[in-house]
Amino acid sequence: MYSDHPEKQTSAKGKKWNLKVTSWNVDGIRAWVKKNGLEWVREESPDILCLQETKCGESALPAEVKDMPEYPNKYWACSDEKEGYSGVAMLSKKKPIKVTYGIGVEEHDKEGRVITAEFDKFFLVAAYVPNSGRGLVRLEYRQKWDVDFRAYLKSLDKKKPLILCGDLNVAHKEIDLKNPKTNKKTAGFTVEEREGFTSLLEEGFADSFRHLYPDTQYAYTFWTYMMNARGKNVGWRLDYFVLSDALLDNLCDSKIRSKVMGSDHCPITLLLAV
Amino acid sequence: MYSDHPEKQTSAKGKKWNLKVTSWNVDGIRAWVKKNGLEWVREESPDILCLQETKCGESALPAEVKDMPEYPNKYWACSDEKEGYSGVAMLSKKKPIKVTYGIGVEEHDKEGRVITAEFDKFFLVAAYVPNSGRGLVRLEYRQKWDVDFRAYLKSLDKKKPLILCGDLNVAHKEIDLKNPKTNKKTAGFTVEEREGFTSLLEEGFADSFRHLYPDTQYAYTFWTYMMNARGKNVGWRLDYFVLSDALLDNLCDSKIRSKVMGSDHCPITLLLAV
DNA sequence: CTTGATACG
DNA sequence: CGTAGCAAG
Repeated sequence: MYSDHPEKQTSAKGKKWNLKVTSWNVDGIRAWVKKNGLEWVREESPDILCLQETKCGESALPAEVKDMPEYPNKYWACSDEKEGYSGVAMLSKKKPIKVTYGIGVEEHDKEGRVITAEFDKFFLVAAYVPNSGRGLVRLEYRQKWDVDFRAYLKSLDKKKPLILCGDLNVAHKEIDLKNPKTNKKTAGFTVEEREGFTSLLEEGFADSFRHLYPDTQYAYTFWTYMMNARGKNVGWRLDYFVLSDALLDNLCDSKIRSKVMGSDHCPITLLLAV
Repeated sequence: MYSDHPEKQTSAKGKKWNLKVTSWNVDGIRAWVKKNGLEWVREESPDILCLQETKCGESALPAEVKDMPEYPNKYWACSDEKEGYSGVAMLSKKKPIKVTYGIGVEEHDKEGRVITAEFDKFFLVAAYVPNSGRGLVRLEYRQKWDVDFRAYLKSLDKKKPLILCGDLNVAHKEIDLKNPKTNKKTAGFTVEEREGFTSLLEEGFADSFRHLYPDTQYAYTFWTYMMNARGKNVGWRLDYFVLSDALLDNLCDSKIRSKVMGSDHCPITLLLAV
């Protein structure tokens, strides 16, 4: 099975980390709060917290998250149409220079999937990539998304290096899920989605976890609630920190907090020396 | 508050009871089974058990109820159209002479609301009367139901005396609910529904509980789950055993099992010497 | 299996 | 408030 490595405190060039970012698909922020997700967040105490699948309009947010004095800067995006669907959030200790929503393409920007925060040295893009659905009913749409999202990231990267984090809804290689053989036609592991991710990396980005741990098996961030998958570690690595190649020198560690409960995904944490 | 009387074992003429019937609106038989409703039923051990609001098609019934060797004779009715809506059941130790479903009026017989069992000395009609709804949206329909249901009961009564039991969705008099003043426009306590019940009794039937206990206050069978109504005994008497006048001589007791949990209604039990 | 929205009570 | 269905994952 997957057993976590100790946290690397320094980058390859020996600089100690001074930025911590956590990303977590919470699968319903209201249920997640009841399951004490915030307690773990307070212990982890990242500088920036990115949440996906909040499934909650801003008015219905639990008071506990709306407060959080540790994070005076909070940004919320939710689905325009379907109530209780999708939705992402970014909470930051430091105030970003600028925050934008969506990727600038009308048809992709109605479901509360992307928040981009500009900081001094980098952009942080927090995303919940569309699931291709049962029976791959939305795979075609997903391919359009992948093209447009890639273009968006490239355009940002021209200005300043970026960190992309979130639930990218793809397991890149066979090593990134327990049962690759039987999931080639399952959303999240089709050739189309996997090639989409490969194309992104070819544009000058790196999968931070895989960069540090090229051969680590059984490292997953998602387990279906069905069939006791988590108990058996039958999982998928769907959540990532993708970095502009220019930031690889600053990378200290990319952690998977696989034991942390509260959702069908576990949180992941990035340590960066910026 | 309401405190129960000891069980009367004999009729006015001194005959000991030899038939026990229990009626319970279970508000979802699957949830009710999980809350151990069957355990209480086993202790109470009625000869005949009538359940309302099973909210369950026959195929989805919990195995625990389908088994029950104590009740080899089981009858189920459910809504034709809306899955998980309404639905009644009758379980009997003794096999009835005949069992029929509905009241013989097309427009009323699609929602699984009535099962009639003919026994040697009486008919047993188990009913879940239509709720008039929030904003009384279905009061007009309810009035039609009341007329047709009354006609049905009268027609049966011509052949053989009857026992009507179930959730009749009306609190007859002010004494039958905690807050009569504020509920005159609420489903279950409108003049129309109350007069419907009065008309039924005028056709030669008796409210067994009220017949025995004409002045007992705070005796309720339903409490909304909201606002801790049950804790404060803010309730309604909506569940009844209504008897043909001819059966009053056989009546031993009509009990409200107000402490029994498992639904927003409590069970009621009839003791008859037949 | 689990979340959340909706219908109904 | 609580039970069902449903859509989505």
